[in-house]
Amino acid sequence: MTRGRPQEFDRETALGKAMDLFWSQGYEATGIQALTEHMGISRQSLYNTFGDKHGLLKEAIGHYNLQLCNYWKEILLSPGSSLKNMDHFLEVMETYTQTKDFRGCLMANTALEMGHRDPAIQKLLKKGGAKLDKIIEDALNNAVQNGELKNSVDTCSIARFIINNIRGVMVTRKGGGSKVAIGDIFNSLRIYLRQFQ
Amino acid sequence: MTRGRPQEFDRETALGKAMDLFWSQGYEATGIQALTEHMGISRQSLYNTFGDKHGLLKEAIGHYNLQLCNYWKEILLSPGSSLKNMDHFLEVMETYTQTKDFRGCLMANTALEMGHRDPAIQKLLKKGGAKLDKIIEDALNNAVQNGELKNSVDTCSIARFIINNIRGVMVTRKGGGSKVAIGDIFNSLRIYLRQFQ
DNA sequence: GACAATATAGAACGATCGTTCTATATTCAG
DNA sequence: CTGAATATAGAACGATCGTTCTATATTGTC
Repeated sequence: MTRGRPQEFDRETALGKAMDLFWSQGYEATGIQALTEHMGISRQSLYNTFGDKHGLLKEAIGHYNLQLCNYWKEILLSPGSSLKNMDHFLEVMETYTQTKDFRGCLMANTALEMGHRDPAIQKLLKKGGAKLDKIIEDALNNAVQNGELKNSVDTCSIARFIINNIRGVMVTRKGGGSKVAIGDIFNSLRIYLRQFQ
Repeated sequence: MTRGRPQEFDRETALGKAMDLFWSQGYEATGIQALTEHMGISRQSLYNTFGDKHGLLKEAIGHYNLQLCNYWKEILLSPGSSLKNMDHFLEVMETYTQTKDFRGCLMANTALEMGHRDPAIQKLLKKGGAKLDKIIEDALNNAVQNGELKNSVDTCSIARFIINNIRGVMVTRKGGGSKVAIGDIFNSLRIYLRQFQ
């Protein structure tokens, strides 16, 4: 069995670059030429490896979701106080919205750009979103077990509420929301959570 | 002073049609040909009247914001109990997220598509967002004056929190969020507000 | 070294992009 | 009726779109 010429690029690296571009510019605004240039591969290699632009987006979203899950788990499911982890998490999210070249969340961006008219993409986003939900819920469940939260709370519902606010600030920030406005939102969320301690 | 041939179309009507298309499809995914066909005017008329595609988007956003402000005012600033108005408002928003051909919010869509790299658009969104903020805040202030809310509350902050959640559900829904998940979010928001009664 | 298999580079595909140009139609003032 | 002014219809612009084709380069096996 012959092997043929080996790939000159690393698949994961190239995928990460594609993710970057979709994340920064959106799907429609990102052309194949820009992709190949930024990924450092040829058109043909792109099509051989990822099928087409739409397939590349799907893989990019998967790549993004995996990265994000690992990042969130690292913060929220670290040992010790689960409430402190949650505080830290909200702090990290708030800080992120104030980064210089803020580009939001690839999944949120894609959801608004095409989630309502691309079932395949929506399904992917739904699956990825459920994973993120679960991480928050797990952290809240840990807090209940540690006695840091009342054990009467609906951790699933609270998790959804928290993520909804994370999604919200992505929009609020890109719509010109000030640092103070974003701060108000996170503080309101903190006040909400304090109810259940 | 001569007048020349009169316009065959109504400017506001045509603008409303353009708004529709940007709202449903996004800016990049909407071509001039689709716009002229849907607006029922010629290419030249479009360019004569609105400058270019970007100018048309700006006017469409303005048109959208005005419509939305009037709609929100009608619900939130109607006579009687301000808290009941707010309940009704949240009910309307929740119902909207469950419409068949849900397309979210034009301002939120545009914010995520280009808010971070188009200062003119971001400025427009910021201005429009502030108007929406104010309507919610006015409703909350009315509730304070009516004695329906504690007069210690930060109505500005709460208003921002409410709108942030409205923005959030636009993302959550387009990302495949279920009816139950959206319901959880609105219920959490209602629980949050109950704190201040 | 010949051959099959795979990767890459670059030209080329038709289609569509946003925008402008030309020609024609319709109006009002004189 | 003439002429200036504005609107409209449709052709046309170069550029780019996503995708595919052709030709060449590089590999392992025989």
